[in-house]
Amino acid sequence: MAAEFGDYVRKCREKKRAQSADFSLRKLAQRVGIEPSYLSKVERGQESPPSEATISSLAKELDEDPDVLLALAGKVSSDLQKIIRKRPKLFAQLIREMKNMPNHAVVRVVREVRDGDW
Amino acid sequence: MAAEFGDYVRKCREKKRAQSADFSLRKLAQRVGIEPSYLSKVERGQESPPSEATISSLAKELDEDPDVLLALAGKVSSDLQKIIRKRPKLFAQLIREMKNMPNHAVVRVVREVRDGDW
DNA sequence: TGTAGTGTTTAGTATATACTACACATATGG
DNA sequence: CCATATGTGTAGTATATACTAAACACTACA
Repeated sequence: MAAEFGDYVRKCREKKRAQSADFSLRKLAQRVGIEPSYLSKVERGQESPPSEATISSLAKELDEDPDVLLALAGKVSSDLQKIIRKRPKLFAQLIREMKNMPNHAVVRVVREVRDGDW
Repeated sequence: MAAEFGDYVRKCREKKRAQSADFSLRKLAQRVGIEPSYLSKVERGQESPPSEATISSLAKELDEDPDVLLALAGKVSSDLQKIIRKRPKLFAQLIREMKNMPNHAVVRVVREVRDGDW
């Protein structure tokens, strides 16, 4: 249980809380649709991260990138998985080949894909 | 339970079996490390697909692409997930942008990534 | 005719996932 | 002082995952 997810969520929440009282553990939990005790344990890494749906809801409330939160939770968004599963060979090859590429190179590929007339 | 996974595995096994008697359900199950009854049910789609480890072992024995088998099982290889999770924003963007690209375009990107001097 | 091998049926299990429900302790403001 | 809100501790739950174990029925062949 890396607890990294919990730490991050707690930090985000406390940042939000500095500006709005709507971000107490209890209130956030309610909006997300889980019990406060559960959120408490999750934030302290005492429980493993919640489901994808709950993480997405959490991300939305906290104005965070769902993919990042999911990553911290050791997951990959199911919609991405679905895309990959439609062309497993191609995507597997592509992703594995990009594994060790430096960040700026990946950015360049992303841009090319976005702008190119594929 | 799409059963597509099971159907495919059974076909692969029967193809192999036409050439070698080592591909009876029982023998394959033994090499893979599961009970024959379980493999039987999986092949007929009566049970949901097995774990990633078991699928990989199955793929190896059947000379099939693990990524393809995993895809049929509704999964994405954990090593790919790990790569994505290291740079969730970049990969998420890239994959989503490639979602609707025609096959040949994806192939081209893969080639460029492989050959380019990124 | 029996025994070896085939796939299948039925019943059950251990572990993980994703939580809930309720009670408790502390602090804070009116 | 007490009502309210805060976070936390303890115990328990439903469902899914990933299987095992043992027995059954059929076929082949020696």
